[in-house]
Amino acid sequence: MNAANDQALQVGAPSAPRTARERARAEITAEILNAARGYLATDGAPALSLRAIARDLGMASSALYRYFSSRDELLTRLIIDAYDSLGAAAEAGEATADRDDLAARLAAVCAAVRAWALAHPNEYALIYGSPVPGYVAPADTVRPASRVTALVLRIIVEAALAGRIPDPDTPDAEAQPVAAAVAPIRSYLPPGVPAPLVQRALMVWTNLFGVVSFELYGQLHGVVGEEPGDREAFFAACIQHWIHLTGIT
Amino acid sequence: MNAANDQALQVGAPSAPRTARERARAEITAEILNAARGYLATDGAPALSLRAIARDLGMASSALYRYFSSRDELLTRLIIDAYDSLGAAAEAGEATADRDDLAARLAAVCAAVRAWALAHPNEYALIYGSPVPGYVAPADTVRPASRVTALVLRIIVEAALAGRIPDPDTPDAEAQPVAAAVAPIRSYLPPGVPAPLVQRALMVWTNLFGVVSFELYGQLHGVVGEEPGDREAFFAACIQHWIHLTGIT
DNA sequence: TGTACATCAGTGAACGCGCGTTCACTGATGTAC
DNA sequence: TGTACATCAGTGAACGCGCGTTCACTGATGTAC
Repeated sequence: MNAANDQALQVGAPSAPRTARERARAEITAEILNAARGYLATDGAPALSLRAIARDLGMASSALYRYFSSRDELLTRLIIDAYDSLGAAAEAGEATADRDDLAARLAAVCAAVRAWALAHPNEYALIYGSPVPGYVAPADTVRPASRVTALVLRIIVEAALAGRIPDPDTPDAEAQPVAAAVAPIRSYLPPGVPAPLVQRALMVWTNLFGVVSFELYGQLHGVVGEEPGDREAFFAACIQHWIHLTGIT
Repeated sequence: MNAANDQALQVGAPSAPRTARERARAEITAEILNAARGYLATDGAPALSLRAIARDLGMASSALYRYFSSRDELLTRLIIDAYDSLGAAAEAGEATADRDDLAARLAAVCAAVRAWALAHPNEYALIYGSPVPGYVAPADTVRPASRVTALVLRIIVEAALAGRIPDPDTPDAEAQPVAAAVAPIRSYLPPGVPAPLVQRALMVWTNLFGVVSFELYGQLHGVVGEEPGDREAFFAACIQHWIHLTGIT
C-alpha cells in the first residue's frame, strides 16, 4: 500500500522539479517515452530501436543512456506506464458508476478496458500480446499489472460480502480442485468469498481480455461485423453474459 | 469445400515424390520448417532469421531461396501449418466424443485446443499472439485459420437445428444490434440459428482462446496455482460455464 | 543403352543496411565557500 | 557577489555484430532423342 502510494505520487505529481536541469531531464525523458510509444505503434515492441528514437529527438544515440541504462530498462518503463495508464482508465470508468449498482460498475470496468485498448493498441499489445522473447519483466511491473484484476475482484468481493450474490451450488467433487486452483489469488482476498465465485470472477477477467485481444488482433475479421456499432453490440452482449455469470444482482 | 479437400490432399499425402530430386526437396523443406519452428520457440517470430536456419542445416543462407522466395513466405507457411495442426488436433479431439453428446463434443474441442497450445506454445503465439508488425497474412491463411471456429459453430448449429437448445429469450431491443453484429459469420451458417445463440457460440470461442492465451503468456502467474491439476481444474470449470452458456442439453 | 542438353540445388562473396553499447571528450549547469 | 570545483548532458567515432537478398558460378540430377 505504501509502495503504491509512493509510486502514484512519483508518477502523478513529478514534485515540481526545481533546477533547470531537473526540469529539462523530466521533459526529455517524456519525449523519449513518447517517441518510443510512436514506434511501438508502427513497428511493435520487438523492433523498438534506441537509435530510431534518438534520431527522432535529434540527438546522438549514446545520449539516451543518460536517461535509460539499456533498451530493456526503456521497455520496462513503457510496460509499467502502459499498465498504469490502463489501470487508471479502468478505475476512472468504474468510479463513474453508482456505488450501489454493482453490475454497472463491472460493466464500466469492461467498457473502459476496451476503450483504452482501442485507443492504445500498441501499448495494449505490449502488455497483453505475446511476451517479447528474451525480455523478463522485473518485479516492479507486478503491481501495476494487477490493477484491473484487483478492480474486478473488488466488485465481486463487495457483492459477495454484502450477500448480493447467491452462493453458487457447485458439487463438492468439482469445488475441491477449483478451491486449490484459485488459492493463490484468494490469499489476497478477505475470507468469506466462496472459491467457485472467485473462479467465476477470474473467468470474467480472462474473457474480457480475450475478447478485446481478438478484436484488436483481427481475429474477428469476417466473423463479427465492422460497421459502426457492430463490435459494440457484440461486446455489450458479452458484458451482459459476464454479469449474469457472476450472479450479481 | 473442393478447395479444402484439395489442400488436405496436398498437405496430408505428399503424393509420393518419384524422383530423387523431388524426395530430397520435400525432406529439406521439412527440415527448414522444423528448424524454423525451433527458433520460433526460443526467439519468437519477429526474430526469426533465415541465416540462423541455414546455419543449422549447414547450408549457405542463399540456398534457402530455392525453397522459399522470401522470409515472409516462410512465415506464411509456418502460420498455415500451425493453423492446420491446431485444426486437426481439435477435430481429432472432437471426433472421440459420442456424436450425441453435444456438450462432450464441445468440451473435447476446448481441451484439445488447450493441449495443443501447451504442446506448441511457439506456434500458438505465432497465430494467436500479437500480429508480427509489417507482415500481412495472405488469403490462403484464412481457411486454415477458421477450422476451430467452424468446429465450435458446427456443434452449436447441430444442437440448435435438433431443437436441443432452448431459444434464448433476449429482449428485442438487444437482439437487433446483435443480429447485425454477427451477420457476417451467420451468412456461412444454415438458416434457423437465432442470432443470440450465434453470439454465445462466438463468446465461447473467444473466451476459449482468451483463457489459453492468459495461461500461456503468464498472466495467470500468482493468480491461479501452478501445482499439477490447478490449471486443469480452472480450465475444466471454464468449460462447464461455456457449456452452460450455450444452453446445450 | 548412350549421348546432349536443360533443369535445378547449392556455393560463396558481396551489397547495403541497422542495431546496442562503450568511451574519451567538451561544455554547460549547479554547488560550496 | 564571485570564484573553484564537481556534476551532469550530450557528442561523435568506433566496436562487433547480425540481417535479407542478389548474383554469377559449379556440379549434380533429370529428360529427350
